[in-house]
Amino acid sequence: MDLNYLANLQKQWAAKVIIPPDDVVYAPQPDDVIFSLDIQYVDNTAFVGLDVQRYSGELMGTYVEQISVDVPYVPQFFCFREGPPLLKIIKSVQQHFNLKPDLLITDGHGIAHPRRFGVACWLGVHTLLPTIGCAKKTLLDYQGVLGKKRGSCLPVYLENEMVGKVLRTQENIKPIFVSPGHQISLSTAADMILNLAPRYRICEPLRRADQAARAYAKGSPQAGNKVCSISR
DNA sequence: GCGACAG
DNA sequence: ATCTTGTCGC
Repeated sequence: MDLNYLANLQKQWAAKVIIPPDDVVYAPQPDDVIFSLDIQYVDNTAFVGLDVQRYSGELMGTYVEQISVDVPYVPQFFCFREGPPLLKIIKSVQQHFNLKPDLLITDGHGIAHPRRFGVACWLGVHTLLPTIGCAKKTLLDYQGVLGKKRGSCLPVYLENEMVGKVLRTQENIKPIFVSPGHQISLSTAADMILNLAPRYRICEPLRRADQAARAYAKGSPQAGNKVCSISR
């Protein structure tokens, strides 16, 4: 892997990313269809899980696809490993179930990245959809002491620009790191993730995507490859 | 040896 | 991410 080349590619693609200051570009609606994604690995095989729900909370199903991955994991270059399989399953579900997502949520970062180009941005520029990145660890330093209550948050800055939020989704539980990937504001992204995480540290749709992929990887193919077809 | 940085 | 036992709490 030519990391210099890939770093330049990230900077080039980061210029295409649009992060609005508020919800004029995208404002969540109850009927919005949300695709949430996570991957489990077994050697070079990715078990990609995709959960479908409306923002209102209506569950629509989960889907799992097995995809071979050859790109290694390198911190800061995560998008090149995980982006392609995620895009592939999104297109599969879109075609097979005639479903159009209004928003994507993925593991990993959006613009809270040294070159403002995490995997959520990669997905955003490839789909042109509003995208949120949700990570369990940060790549960037941040200042301050986070409050203990659910909903407490601190800004994460990169070169004097607010690019992400440290967000406590449950009281006294280790926070997560939310950043927009494309076409959504930081505050809207954080609000949505908090709303989608009423019970656990990780938001419900990402947990279901994780569980579905995990079950499939362990040998329960029937446990996850189903999405209800819907009418809009 | 030290520090460690998405998954 | 994954490798792994017991243990604590709801």
